[in-house]
This record gives sequence, C-alpha cells and structure tokens, in this order.
Amino acid sequence: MTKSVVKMNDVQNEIKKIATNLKNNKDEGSKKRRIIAAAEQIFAQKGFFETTISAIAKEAGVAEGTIYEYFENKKDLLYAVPEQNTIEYADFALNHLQGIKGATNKIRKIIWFQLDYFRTHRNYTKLMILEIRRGPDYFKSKAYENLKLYSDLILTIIREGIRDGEIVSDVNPYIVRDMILGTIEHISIPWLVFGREIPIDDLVEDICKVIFSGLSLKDMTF
Amino acid sequence: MTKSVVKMNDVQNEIKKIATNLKNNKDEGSKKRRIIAAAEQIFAQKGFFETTISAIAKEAGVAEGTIYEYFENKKDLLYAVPEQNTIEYADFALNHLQGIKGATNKIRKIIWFQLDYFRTHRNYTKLMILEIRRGPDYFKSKAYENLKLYSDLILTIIREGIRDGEIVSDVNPYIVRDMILGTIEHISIPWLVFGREIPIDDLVEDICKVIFSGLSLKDMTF
Amino acid sequence: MTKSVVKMNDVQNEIKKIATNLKNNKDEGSKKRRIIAAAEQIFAQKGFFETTISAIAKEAGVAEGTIYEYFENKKDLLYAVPEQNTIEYADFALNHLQGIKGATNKIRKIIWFQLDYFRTHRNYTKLMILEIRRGPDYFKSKAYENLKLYSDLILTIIREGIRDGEIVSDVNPYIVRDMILGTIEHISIPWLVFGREIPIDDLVEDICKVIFSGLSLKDMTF
Amino acid sequence: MTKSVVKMNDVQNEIKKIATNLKNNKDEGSKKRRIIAAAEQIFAQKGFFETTISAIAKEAGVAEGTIYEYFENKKDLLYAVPEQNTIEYADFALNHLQGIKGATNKIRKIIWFQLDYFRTHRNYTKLMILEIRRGPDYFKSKAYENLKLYSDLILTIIREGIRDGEIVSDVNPYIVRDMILGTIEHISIPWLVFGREIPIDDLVEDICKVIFSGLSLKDMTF
DNA sequence: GATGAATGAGTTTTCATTCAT
DNA sequence: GATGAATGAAAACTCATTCAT
Repeated sequence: MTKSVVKMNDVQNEIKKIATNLKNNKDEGSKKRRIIAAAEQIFAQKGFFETTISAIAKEAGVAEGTIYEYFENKKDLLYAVPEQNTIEYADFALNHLQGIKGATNKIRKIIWFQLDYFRTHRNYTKLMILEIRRGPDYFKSKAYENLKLYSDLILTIIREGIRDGEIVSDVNPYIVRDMILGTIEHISIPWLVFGREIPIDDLVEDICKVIFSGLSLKDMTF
Repeated sequence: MTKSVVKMNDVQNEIKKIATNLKNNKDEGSKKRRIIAAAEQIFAQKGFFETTISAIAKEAGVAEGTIYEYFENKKDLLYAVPEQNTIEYADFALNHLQGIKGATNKIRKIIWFQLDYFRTHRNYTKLMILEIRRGPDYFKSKAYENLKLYSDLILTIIREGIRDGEIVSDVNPYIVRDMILGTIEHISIPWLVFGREIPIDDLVEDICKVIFSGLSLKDMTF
Repeated sequence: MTKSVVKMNDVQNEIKKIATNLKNNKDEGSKKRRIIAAAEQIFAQKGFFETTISAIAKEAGVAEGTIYEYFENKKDLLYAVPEQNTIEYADFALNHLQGIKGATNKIRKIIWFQLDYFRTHRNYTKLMILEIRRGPDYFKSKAYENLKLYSDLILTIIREGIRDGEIVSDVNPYIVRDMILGTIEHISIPWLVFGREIPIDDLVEDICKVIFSGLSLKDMTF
Repeated sequence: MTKSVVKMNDVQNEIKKIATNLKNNKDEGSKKRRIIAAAEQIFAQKGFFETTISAIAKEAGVAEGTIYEYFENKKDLLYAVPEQNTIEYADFALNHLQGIKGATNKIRKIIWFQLDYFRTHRNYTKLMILEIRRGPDYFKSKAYENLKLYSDLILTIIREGIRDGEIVSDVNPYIVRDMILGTIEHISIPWLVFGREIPIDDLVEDICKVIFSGLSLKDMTF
C-alpha cells in the first residue's frame, strides 16, 4: 500500500523503484508478454465483455489453455494489462519533468505529456478509461496503486508551487489535480471512440490559459 | 440531428420544446415507464453485460417477452433509459438558471447544479458515465442529442460572458466547458463506485476558485 | 424428515401418502418427465461423469437449455431421477405384501420382490447402486428418504416376526435388514455390469435357506 | 486368468506365490510406489473423476509427466492402486486363519478380519467399493483376480465345512459367500461416507448369529 | 528417466430472443 | 398487447496427455 507521499523526492524514488523492478522481469517469458499485448489490443477494441479468450489466444499465437497457465481468469488478465503501463507512464512523466524549473512549467509539461501519452497509447488509454476504471475492483489493483503515484506526483508539484509562492495559496491541490486529469480525460473520450487525431499543442495552450489565469478579468477579482 | 446552436434563447427554446414533448407522452402506458425505471436501476447496479433481461422483467413486474414489445433489444433498452433523464436534466438546469444574472454566477450555478444532480440521481449518473458513454453508439443516441443541448447551454453562457466583457476574451469556450464537465465527472467516479457522500458546497467553491481566478499570482501574469 | 417409524401401519400410511402425492403430479408437463427418463437411461449407461447434458437433451428430444429450465444443474438432475422410482418401489413392495401372513413369508416375498424389481428396472438399479449412493449428498436426498421408508418396512416386518414368536428373539433386526439388502445388492452387481439374466427363484430359495436356517447343524447349536 | 480353485492348499499356495512376487518388486523405484500411494489417497478422497493428475503428482512429489512414465493413463493408474492391496489383503486373511480349526471359527474370523481391514484401510476400501468395482474394466483387472483368490478362499472354507459335516449340506456356498461380503459391504457404506467408527465386535456377533443359526425357531424348521 | 509448459478438445451453463397461445 | 416456455449459440474454463529439453 502506498501511503500518502508529499515530498517530490519520495514520489520520484517510489516510482523509480517500481519501474526498475518491473523492467527487470519484463522478459519473464515472451509468452506472458505476448498474451498481455494481445489482451490490451483486443480488450481495447471490443471491450471486456465482448472480448473472447479465444480471440486473445489467437492474436497472441498461443492456445487458449496457455492463457490460463499465466492468469487465473479473464478478469485477472484484464487487470494485468495496465500493470506495466501505469508505472511506465509514471516513469515517463518523471523523465519528462527532469530539468524543468517551476511548478507552472511542470504542470504545463504534465498536461502536454499526458495528452501525448494518450495519443500514442490509444489502446492502453481506452482500456483504462472505458474498461478498467469501473467497478470497485480497480481500486484494489496494482494499476491503481501505480497511478496513485503519478497522481501524487502532480499533487506534490502543486504543493511545491504553493510553497514557493508560484501558485496562489488558497487553491485546493486535490481539485487542481482532478481538474487536470478530468479535463484531459473528458476531452479524450470522443477521440478515443472515433479515433480522431488530437491537436495537442493548441489544447495545452487552451487548458493552461484557464488553469493558470482563470476566466475572470483581473480587475474583477479585486 | 441538432445543429450547433449559439443563442441563449435558441437553446432554451429547443430544450423546452423537447422537454414538453417528452412530458406529454410520459404516461404512454405505465408498462413502458416501469420497464425503463427497472432498467435504470438494474443496469446501474450491475452494469450492462451483467444485467439480465429476466432481472429487469422481474423488477418491472412484467414478462420477459413484454420488454420486447417496447424495445428492439437489450441495447435499445439501455439507450432508452437516459432519454427522459437527459432532457429533464437540461430542463432542470434551465429552471435553476432563471433570474440569475451574469455568466460567472450562471457557471457557478451550473457547477452546483450538476454536482447536486449527480448526488440525487446516482443510478442515472452511474449509467451515463460508466455504461452508456462508451462505444460509438452513444453518439448516435437521443440521449447524446439531449445532452448536447445542455452542453450548448454551457457554451452559450460562456460566450455571452465573453461578449458582455465578464469573461476574458482569449479563452476557448469549448475547453472551458470540457473542464467543467470533466472535472465534475472525474471527481464523481469514486463517489459513484463506493457510494460515498459528496460535500457539494465546498467542491463548488474550490472548483470556481480555480476556474475563475486560476493558479497564477496576479502580478506573475504580467 | 421421516422419523423412525415402527408400526407396520405407520410405515404403510407414510408410503401410501407419498406415493399418492407423486402420482398426482406425475404428469406435470411431459417435458420434465421425458428429461428424467432420458437422464435415467444415459446416466445408467455411461455413469454420471461420462454423461453429457447434450446427450440427455438429445435423447429427451429437447434443447439443452430446456433442461436447465427444470433442473438447477447436472447433479440436481441426477438426484431427481430416483425420486419417483424410490417411492414407487416402496409402494410396489407394499402391494406385493398384501394378504401375506407371517414374517417369514413376508421376508421371502421381499427378497423375491427386490430381485425382481432389480431385474425389471436395470437402469434405475444401476443408477442407484453405482452412481447415486455415493457421496454424502445422497443421504440428504428425497430418494434416500423414500428408501428409508422401504428400509423401515423391512425392519418392522422383522420386529413383528420377533414379537409374534415367529423369529428368534436374539437377532439384531438392523443386521438382518442389512444382510438382506447387502446380499441382494452384492449378487446383483455383476449382473448389472454385464447385463446377464438373473435366476430369481433359485436365488430366493438359496438366500432364504441361509437366512432362516443358518449354516450350523441343529445339534451343533446346543 | 485364475481358474476355479477348490482345495484349501491350492488357494493358499496361489495367494502366497503372488504375495511373494509382489513383495519382491515392492521397492522397484520408490517413485512408482509414491505415486500409487498418492493416487490411493486422492482417488479415495475425491473420486476418480474429480481427481486430477496434477493433484496426485503434487502429493507424490513428482512431475505430472513422470506419472506417465509409469502408467499408461489415468484409468491405468486407478486400477494399479488396488493391485498391491488386494493380494496383501488375501495374504493377511490367510495369516489370520492359521491355526484356526473348523469352518465356523474360520468364517467368524473372516468376518472379523474383513471388518477390521475395512476399518484400518478406509481409503483402500472407499476406492474399491465406490470407484473401482464399477464398469466392466474391473473384471479384467489384476485386482479382480486377486480378490477372486480371496473369494475362493471363503468358498473353500465353506465347502470344507460341508465336507466335514460342520455346515449343513444343502446351502449354496456361493450365496453364503455373497452374503458375507454383501452384508459387510452394505453396512460399511455409511461408515465410509461419513467416516464414523465401526463397533466391530458387536457386528461380528450379530452377523454370525444370523449366518449360523438363522432367523427361524428351531422347532419351526421341522 | 524426469520434467512441466503447452496444448485444445470437450463440457457445463447462461441468456437474449422468439413465438405459439 | 402480454406471456413465459423453449431455444441453441456462444464462451469460460479444465485437465489428461504430449514432447522438447
């Protein structure tokens, strides 16, 4: 269980640690990895209930029974899919943030990064948003724990921004985080469903405009 | 298909018109309504695939075959559920906005209203967020058209705010709308899944704080 | 639950009551009866585990799904098979005993009757001996309750024989009953398995000879 | 194939010969013996069809494939289990009968011995009664041949009793044998299924009472 | 001889949908 | 319009058996 982590370094270390662990057993039998890859694809395409084990087996080039050598059951396989990606995701984010100064810049980068990741990992994203993050089971999964780390990373950046006087002090960091994640997700759904392209750079600008400056005219806030 | 509507009054009229239509044939046979009510409940509780027609029939107090008198098939029934609610929802929103002056106040009201509606219509909300808004079928449904009206309503408010000089002119109204909807939705998911209570008033404040004033210190934006 | 019954009349009445009940709902839908008849045949032929639901459905001339309209699952169907036969069996026995005087004659009749029933109901018998009477589930089944009545009938006959001075007083009636049943069953197994014919009359004589007179020479018992 | 043996000594010799052979290759690789021991346990516990090869392999501490080095298939393994026990059983019986004079005493001993063996070898007994002795395959197995020797032993004792004038001459020895075996078996089933204790001494008395003296009052047989 | 990963045929069970009444 | 018995296709999962190492 990840307890609430507040220091940037703590979050970083946690992510790095898990990422390294996962990378090490990444090649534990190409079979397992092929099955997960196939599952990611088919689950994302058809949804959990309309995916058949037989279709995954075919795509992975293994027999149906083989899948049950590696995974308890269909649900188990579903939750196994994002385990790798979620931590990889957090790790990527971390790398992208290297050398960036200031909370504002970091947040902008986070927004850009997430949109970009969604764009380049459509299957994974569909799976996460449309299939996995429903039902209480998700909140007990490894994937959730991993994403929690990423989510903590954002929280930490916001808090440090406040501490350093770069961000106004009276905002609720949780809400800011949820706004960032929620906005991106909401914007992404039609893209995911219809497979349209995402004009990332414009989006980042538009989102940051609101997040940083708000809607009100300056003199109205006085 | 609803074409893009931009005038407040246009949106209002459209919503009123549909709402009135629906209200009129609301009592077209209590059977149909009982089936829809049962479907809403069971679909929300168990999800689309784990709901059986037989369970809905039982809950509605009709025979299984009867359901097929009113609905083509299971999916058809699923999409029929939100048809009523979505327009009712838009209509409610409209009523709540009556007499409120200024885009800022209206937006604040919208945020409050939506959180409140989610809270008081948990089944409907679960259904919409977790079941219906996936798969391209949704975007062809009546429910989508209805929600589009609500969504246009928000857009119009923002645009009028810009026109009236109450809202800064360089924001993208679509993004603002998506931020509002996305944030509320993202915050709501754990509540929906776990059935926790929602501290609405605090949330509205926290969200509005960011939406209206942004994160940056005033003098930093110069 | 049948409590231990000791009076001949009590046993008789109990059996008659249940037999009548069963006869009444014997025609409750020919489908159910056809399924049970098919199940009896196939289960007896192949054994429980090597019987497929599909084979039973085919034999019964119904769809596989139909079987599940009437029975919870395969095991449930297995136990449903002997429910009718067991009480019918007890009832037949009762009828055959009508007008027979004396415990000795009744016991002889019981032995004859049971061998004859086995001969004429080979499927039922195979099922009972080889499939059903294993596993603790049997002892909770209706079939067990019914056979218990039959078994009580034998006990009662023995006890009345003792009471009337026709049977020696120092025998354990339970053991006598088990000897009768066990002997017949043991003799029957090869017949059931190989489908040979049973020379009933000789068997009855041979069994009765031992049961009534024993192995010892008369003067040796003094 | 064992042809019908009638002389006590012949039966004895046959049993001794086979018993000695088996004892010699008893230690032919501890693997095989461990597999058989594991199979006996699991088959008895779960029944043939609900036992998995994997469970036996685990219990025996070998790999699944290893089992197929020693046995053709699952059925083959099932029938291999009682091969040892059955002859051991016959051999034990023989030893217990040493020095006992008279058919009556020998039969009493046989009854006691068999009940005792059942009690102390519950797994083996469950396996024999509930799993193996069904289906025509059994009658072609080594176990059947071995038990046939034991069965012949009983027959021989009865015949010698008749010859020596200790047993009445007009009984059918086969029936007597089947009565002994059938009675004990029938009494044992509930014990085996529920794991209750067996009050052997009382049982032996009660059974012998009937077998030797019969139910009829002495003067009634004249 | 020993292993155990891989196989894939085979089975129970579910359930949306139909249609005769 | 209403019913609900009947259908049968479809799918997850199991496990005896094989075979390359």
